[in-house]
Amino acid sequence: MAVTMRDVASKAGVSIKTVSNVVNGYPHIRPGTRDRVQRAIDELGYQVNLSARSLRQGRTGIIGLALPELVLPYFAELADSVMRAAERRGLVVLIEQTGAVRERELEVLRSERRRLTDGLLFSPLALEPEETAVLDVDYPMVLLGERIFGGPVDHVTMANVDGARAATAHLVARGCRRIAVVGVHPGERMGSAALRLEGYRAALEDAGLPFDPALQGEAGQWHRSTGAEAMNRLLDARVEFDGVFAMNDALALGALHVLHARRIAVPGQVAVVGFDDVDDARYAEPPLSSVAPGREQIAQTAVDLLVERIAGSEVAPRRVVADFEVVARESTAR
Amino acid sequence: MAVTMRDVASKAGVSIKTVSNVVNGYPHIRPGTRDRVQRAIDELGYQVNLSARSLRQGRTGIIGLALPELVLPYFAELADSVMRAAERRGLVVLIEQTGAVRERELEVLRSERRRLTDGLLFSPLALEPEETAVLDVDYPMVLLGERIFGGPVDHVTMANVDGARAATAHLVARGCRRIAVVGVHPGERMGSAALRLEGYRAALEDAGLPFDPALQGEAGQWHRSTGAEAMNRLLDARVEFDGVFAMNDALALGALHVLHARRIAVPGQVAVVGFDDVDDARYAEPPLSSVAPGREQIAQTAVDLLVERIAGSEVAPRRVVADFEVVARESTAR
DNA sequence: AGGCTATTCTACAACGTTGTAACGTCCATC
DNA sequence: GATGGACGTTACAACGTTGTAGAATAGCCT
Repeated sequence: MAVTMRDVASKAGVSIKTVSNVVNGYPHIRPGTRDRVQRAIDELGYQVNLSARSLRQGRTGIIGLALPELVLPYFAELADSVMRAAERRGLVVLIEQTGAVRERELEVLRSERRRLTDGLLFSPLALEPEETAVLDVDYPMVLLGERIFGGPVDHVTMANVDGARAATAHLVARGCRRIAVVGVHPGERMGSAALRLEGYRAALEDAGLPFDPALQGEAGQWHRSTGAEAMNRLLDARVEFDGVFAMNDALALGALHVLHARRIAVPGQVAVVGFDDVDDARYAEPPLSSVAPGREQIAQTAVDLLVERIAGSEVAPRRVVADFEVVARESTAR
Repeated sequence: MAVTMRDVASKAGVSIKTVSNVVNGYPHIRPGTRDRVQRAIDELGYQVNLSARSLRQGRTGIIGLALPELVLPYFAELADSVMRAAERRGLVVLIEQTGAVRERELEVLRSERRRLTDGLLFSPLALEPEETAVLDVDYPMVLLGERIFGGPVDHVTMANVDGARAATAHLVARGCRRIAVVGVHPGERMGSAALRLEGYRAALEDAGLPFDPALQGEAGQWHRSTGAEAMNRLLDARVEFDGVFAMNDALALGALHVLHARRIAVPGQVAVVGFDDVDDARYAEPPLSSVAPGREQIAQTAVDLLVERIAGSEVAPRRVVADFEVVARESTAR
């Protein structure tokens, strides 16, 4: 059926191993031999059997990428960046969605599919910081986008605290004095929500502004709809505010939607800034200011660290925080 | 290093094949034996080596999904649906992006990665209808979302023509008489652009309205930015229109953006309808009417057809057209 | 020419799994 | 008590590749 090295070898009149050597670029082959083998390969349309190679080498050339949901624009963009970074290293990416559900995050870590991949890039949302034990796995792994103290694995994260601080400071600099925050997860300590809230509070403190619990808009899932709901709740509660820091762009877009529907001018009456700088932010009404978290850098670094681990590196767990940037657009114009 | 069936077998005091039989649910095993083996598996934390199984069985349990770009919301949603459908069949999905570039689409078809996957779901954008020859591949394949006549492969497509016709008719029913269309690809004959244009023209004809070339807005890539540019060109040309059929939602959102910026009321002065019904459409300003193309149905059907092909089915190529629905929202309200 | 090294190629044995065929063992039947 | 069949288990070979070790050849030096 399929063409194997055997067929190529007999056609070229050499041994199977010589074909293997040609395919793998082994240097010590006479040019004539190489040509003959190459011609046989071309004529027969031979392609290596990757299952056999994997079995022999103990590597598959596939890395896993576990993330909450592809339809969240930030993760779609992250997946895109990871796939490009992996391609540069000759790897392909197997994406798994966890839906930000705890059980599915645990399942991903233990799944038989891990035997199919050389390593895992994992972006957990639901796991608690106490659970670092489950991250002590026997395969190469790099965590993405969160901060879990003391975990036993490499970690590439965005500057959640400092980014949120800068975004809030951006609102302050623009004149806002009562700044609402959307996306709060009450009781959470280590997730993005907690960290971004920490940055928000730090910026208020920097500016000598009080922290008002009434300005906190809860939103469990960070979707447009929950952002819209949170904004509606804030407005219905008749809390006054002149700025909104949304913990991600989806929330911000949902909030913008509500502000627009309720005829509140942005940025005239309320300035809005988001986080993630997804492609959509640029095309929102009005264009949304946001924190660009260094997505490309995160993806490339994570893949690089994972490749090192796959190669057998045993150095202590590393933490990398990506560079961020506040991108000012019309939603926070004066 | 890793635990193999060998280890389990010796621990349980049985042959390797018996372990294999237990793992694969072979029925004729004495309960006592099965328990002993199962206990050994649990204690050693054994997991099958999928590379070895693949080599032996000639299947990997992986299917490929080649699409233009994950960051295009329609394709992110499609990928999501395909992954869920695949999971129900016990398969995992390897996503590849072509960027809608001809060379990369060809590369995907010929890539060595095809040896890693049992079959391919392929959503081509750049290939020309003349090129059906390249689709005559020696592995299972199902095409998604386009119509290429006479191709030698199974095909699951959305109702491009009828959906566009219904969307345009929706504008007509709402009172529009001069309907612009955004996303035209001049000279194209078989791609989505050509088909949706065909539907648009059919609806005009149904309504007895003239077809005016001045109302055609070109847009090569179907992004927000190109939709915005096309809308700007139409407005700058001072062509009058009271309705817009955008060939997808991204174009529609870009167009809405421009209409808003230029203070043209939607739906007051101009009604707008899109295509794809992505999640964003619901949250646009105003909420965007759109054609829901039956994404879940497309994904499930495509996976089912591919599974049949992988199982060896040799029936003639099949075409499936998914059910669609016009979802009316505020952008086409009266 | 003889000896040595470097180059080029090959035979063989794995990697971990599963299909095939065959071997016992047990029980029911005559 | 022999015969047959179902059941439970096993040995063996194969899937296609690559690492290892070594054989054959060529090229160089003295």
